[in-house]
Amino acid sequence: MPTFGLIDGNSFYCSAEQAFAPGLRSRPLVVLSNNDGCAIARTVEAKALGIRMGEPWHLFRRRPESKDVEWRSSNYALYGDMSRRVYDVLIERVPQVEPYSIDEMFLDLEGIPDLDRFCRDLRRDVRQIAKIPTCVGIGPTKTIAKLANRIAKKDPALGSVCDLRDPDIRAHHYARLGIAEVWGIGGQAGAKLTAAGIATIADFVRADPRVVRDMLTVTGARVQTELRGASCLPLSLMPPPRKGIAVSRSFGHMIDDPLQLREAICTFAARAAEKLRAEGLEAGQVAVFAHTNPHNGDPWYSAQRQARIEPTADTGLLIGEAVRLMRAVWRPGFRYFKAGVMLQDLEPARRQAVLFATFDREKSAAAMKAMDTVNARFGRGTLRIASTAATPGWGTRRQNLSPRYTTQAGEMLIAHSF
DNA sequence: TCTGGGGTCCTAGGACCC
DNA sequence: TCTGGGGTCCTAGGACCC
Repeated sequence: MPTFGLIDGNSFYCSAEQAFAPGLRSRPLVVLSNNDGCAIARTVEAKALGIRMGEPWHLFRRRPESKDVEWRSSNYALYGDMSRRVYDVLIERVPQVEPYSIDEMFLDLEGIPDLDRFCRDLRRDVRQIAKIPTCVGIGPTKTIAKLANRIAKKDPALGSVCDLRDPDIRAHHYARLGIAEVWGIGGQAGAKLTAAGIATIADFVRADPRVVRDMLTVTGARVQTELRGASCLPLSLMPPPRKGIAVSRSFGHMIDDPLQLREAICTFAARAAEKLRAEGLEAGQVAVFAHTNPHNGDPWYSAQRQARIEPTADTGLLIGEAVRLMRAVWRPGFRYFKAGVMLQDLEPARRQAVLFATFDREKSAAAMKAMDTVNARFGRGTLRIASTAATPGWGTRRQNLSPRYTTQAGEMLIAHSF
């Protein structure tokens, strides 16, 4: 019988910050989203102060208890590197590991004797070597392992490991847990099920599969099958090929000047092109969108335009197309709040010349390689296209950014703490 | 003053084509 | 009198996930 594990970092972004800053340990600490907008990770101490996930930080800061709370701007370079360290520890000890998100990895635990002991040792090693505290859930399907992980996190008596392989233990938890606890059942599906009298996981598992399919389509039906103990989501060791690359931002202030929007779009397109080349891909479609602020009472306007192009990873060509699309998106008289560039129809970059190519592929590839090499060596933005912004006026706020401890030599201050 | 970003999958209507 | 149906593309939006 297949046996899955799900290991995830506790308050992962916070733990990553704490790994290098002992002064932050055992403190209420939050990590904020881009633009220092809202809380996206909280330590248990911060949760105890009532800080919710997604809490708008500008509101919480006005409250007196905020004085005791430490906060950091998000530092994705650091978190990505910490994630890799966790993976390195796991892959040495577990036959197969599937990174699911930056802080979660599914494990193939089939056939391992004394699984409880094994998982506790695994946690200890990840903690010691990668400096990240974790919880582990175990089950015969991914969905059950995910649920077990959630139980492990909530019940301190379990010591951070929860095993739901035993059907009787499962039934006990299914009867007491609400349907909203399940991976894949969100707010809408949860409300629909509750309205139909399906409140607990036990109710859901008992329900007629045809009724579930009608209510929640195939995705909901799959969740039910998995909760019944039949695995239909295999471990995938190769990440599926990417469908798209998106770069978008909300602006530090509203934009009503087409030249500013143009500069933002150019900057997004350039960054998307960098990501594209870093993965050895070319894009056959470009899309641009912009919209007004849904929060401030401004009139709502949102538009997206897309176009096919001859597949390329050339920054200049992608910027050119993005600007053309931006002109179609732009309507005067609105104050734009957020915009973005998306690259789609991705395919592996081709080496050889293309018949009827509309641009010199070799020349383009050489120029891009030169630009990427310089930027890798001297920092992003050292070489850039003139239409992009070096320090944009519309830029993101990151007022409390930790040093890039692990990835930037000049900022590697306390590597000895490892 | 101030509310993230990056993904996947699904649905649906209209335009257009044969 | 009876007035198709299947396909793709585009655009928009919903739902869910981390």
